[in-house]
Amino acid sequence: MEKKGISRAVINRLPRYYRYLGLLMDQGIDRISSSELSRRMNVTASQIRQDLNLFGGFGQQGYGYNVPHLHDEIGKILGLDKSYSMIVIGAGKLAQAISGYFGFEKRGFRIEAMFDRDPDKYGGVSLRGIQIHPLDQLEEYLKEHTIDIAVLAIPADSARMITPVLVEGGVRGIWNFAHTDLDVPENVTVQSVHLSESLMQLSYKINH
Amino acid sequence: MEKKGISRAVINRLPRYYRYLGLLMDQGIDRISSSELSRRMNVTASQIRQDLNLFGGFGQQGYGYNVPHLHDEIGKILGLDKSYSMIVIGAGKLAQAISGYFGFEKRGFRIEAMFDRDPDKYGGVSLRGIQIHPLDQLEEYLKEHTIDIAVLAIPADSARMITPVLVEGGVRGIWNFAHTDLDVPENVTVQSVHLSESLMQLSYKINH
DNA sequence: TAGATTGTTAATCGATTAACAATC
DNA sequence: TAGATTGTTAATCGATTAACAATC
Repeated sequence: MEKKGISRAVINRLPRYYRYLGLLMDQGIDRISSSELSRRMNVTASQIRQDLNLFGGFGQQGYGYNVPHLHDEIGKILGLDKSYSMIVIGAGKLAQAISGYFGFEKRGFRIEAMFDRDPDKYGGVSLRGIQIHPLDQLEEYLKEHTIDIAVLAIPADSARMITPVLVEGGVRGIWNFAHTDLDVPENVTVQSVHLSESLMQLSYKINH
Repeated sequence: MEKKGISRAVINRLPRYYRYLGLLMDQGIDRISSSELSRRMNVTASQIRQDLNLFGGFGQQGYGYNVPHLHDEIGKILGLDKSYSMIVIGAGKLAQAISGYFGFEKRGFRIEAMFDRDPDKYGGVSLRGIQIHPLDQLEEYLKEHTIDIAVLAIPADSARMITPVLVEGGVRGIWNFAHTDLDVPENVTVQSVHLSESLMQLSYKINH
């Protein structure tokens, strides 16, 4: 795909560029210079040009960047032109919040099933009509379905236990909401959202 | 409080140190060297010593660090020795997931009220017995209560609209789950959790 | 005391910003 | 063409790692 060796910092900024370009499109703006964008996003124009150039020249001297085109290109870089099959492990409030969020679906992130250990939950159907399966059928399920992304919305212990099953089952990425690090082989990607760490960072900043 | 000028990168690592030290305590380990901790956490021992020393010498030459003491000190640095009053704006699934999570309560983050625009929701009581108020009573509420942290679990537009009310109402920190940046004066801290950006980062990494 | 390990300074590495020539 | 703005190289800044003297 695109060039290797893109730094973590740049990757983390791409979705924000994508979001701002989407907003510009909504406003009907279809041309922008790095300096104007830098003003809006509160970053340096230099950084914007530097970042975008890692992926090739999307701009045009004397003109700037074409908004829809750049939006589209960044979308492709992020892999948003593709579709992803997902499962959610856990059927609690957080799991439901994630699977109920329509924005992901719109972008091609399709949740195909949920799993829970609790018999009160499985058998049932969550709000978007997604079936909830018993957790012990996960291994079986992964033999019959190709799943790109698994969302972990379960406690830390369970998350560590389930991870090898996911890896073995051919999952390519794990979106981890459990408060733990996970060990995976390098062909599998873990993206963690540690809510409690985020809250602690807020608490730190409030006090300093 | 502690020294100023601690870099963002260090602050972001503190909660992870805190978590690992907690795990060590659970295992009954009460002494650890930077090199042993570095092995477990997958960071360099040098970085650990460098980081910890920004806040003062918590270790002892030839011995290492006392686990419960270090855990406690990092807790204090993060402000976890204090208690925080919180409100949650929004009463949807995500808002409920956050307010229903017991771990925060345990650490002194007390949710005192929730607010929602939807008449079907307010008046009611969410799962932990937290009252849901009409959103238009927020301003009034903030005159009568001192709130440290507001959680924004509402759409981006609403989040931008509500922010000045929170700022005016004396909130010190905003934990923002809306997909937008927020403008606040510098005495107010915003900590954002952009779930869709996190998912895009995962999607990028899966493809490269 | 000898061994271990921190605290801290110095060296390296990487990321951000500045500057400007290329070019639309 | 003249003006604007990118693409890209060079300079700066900051963060990480290495090294080692201090000291428990």
